[in-house]
Amino acid sequence: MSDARPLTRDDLPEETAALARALIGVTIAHETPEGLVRARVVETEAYVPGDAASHAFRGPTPRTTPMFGPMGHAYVYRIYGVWLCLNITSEAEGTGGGVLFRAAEPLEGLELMRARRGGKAADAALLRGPGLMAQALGVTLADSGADMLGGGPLRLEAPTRPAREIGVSTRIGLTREADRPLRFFARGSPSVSGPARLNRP
DNA sequence: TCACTGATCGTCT
DNA sequence: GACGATCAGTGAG
Repeated sequence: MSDARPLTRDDLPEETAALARALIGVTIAHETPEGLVRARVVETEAYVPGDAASHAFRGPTPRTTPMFGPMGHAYVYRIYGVWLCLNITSEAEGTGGGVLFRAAEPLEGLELMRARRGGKAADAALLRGPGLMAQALGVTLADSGADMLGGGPLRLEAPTRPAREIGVSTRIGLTREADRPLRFFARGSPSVSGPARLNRP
C-alpha cells in the first residue's frame, strides 16, 4: 500500500529485451479519479529496434512518436478498432523500441477493475491479455507519452514478493518476425495469456 | 485445447 | 483501401 516503492530509471535496464524480462513481477499502478488499481505484471513482449513487427520499424509517425522518446514512457495505441494496448518505451531517446504489457495479476482495486471489465471474468482473468489489461487499468489514449518512472498516476513500483521463474517464448499474434523469442512470462501464473503450448517449460 | 469467425475503426499505403 | 502487437463465442477433436 503506502510502502510501495516507485521504480525509477536507475532500477531498470535501457534495452528492450532486458527490460521486458525485468518487468516480470513488478507492480503497475494507475491512479484515476475513480480510484487506485494495482496489478503484478506477469507477461510482456519486446519490440526491439530493427524489428519488422514493431510499430517503430518504419520510423516515427504521429501515432508512434512516443516510441522514439526516452525510456520509461507510455505508448498507447488502439488495435482492431476496439482495444487499447499499453507499452513502455525501452531505449534511449531517438531509438524506437517498446515493451508491450500483455497480462497481469490483480492486486488492489479489484472492484474497480471488475466494473471496468463489465463482465463475469474470474479475478485471475481480469487482466489476461493486452486489451483486457489496458481496460482493467483504465488506461486511455491520453496516457500515451506519460512518464511511468516519475511517480505519476500511471507508474511502476517495486515487486511485492520474490519473482516467479521466468519463461520465454515466441510472441503472439504476429505475422512478421514471428519466430523470435521475445515474449516473457511468469511461469505458473494463472493470469498469463496465450495458448498453453507457449507457456510450458 | 485449439481453430476459426465476426466485430470494428484508426492508421498508413 | 487494406490491415492489424485482440477478444468472445462457437464447434470439432
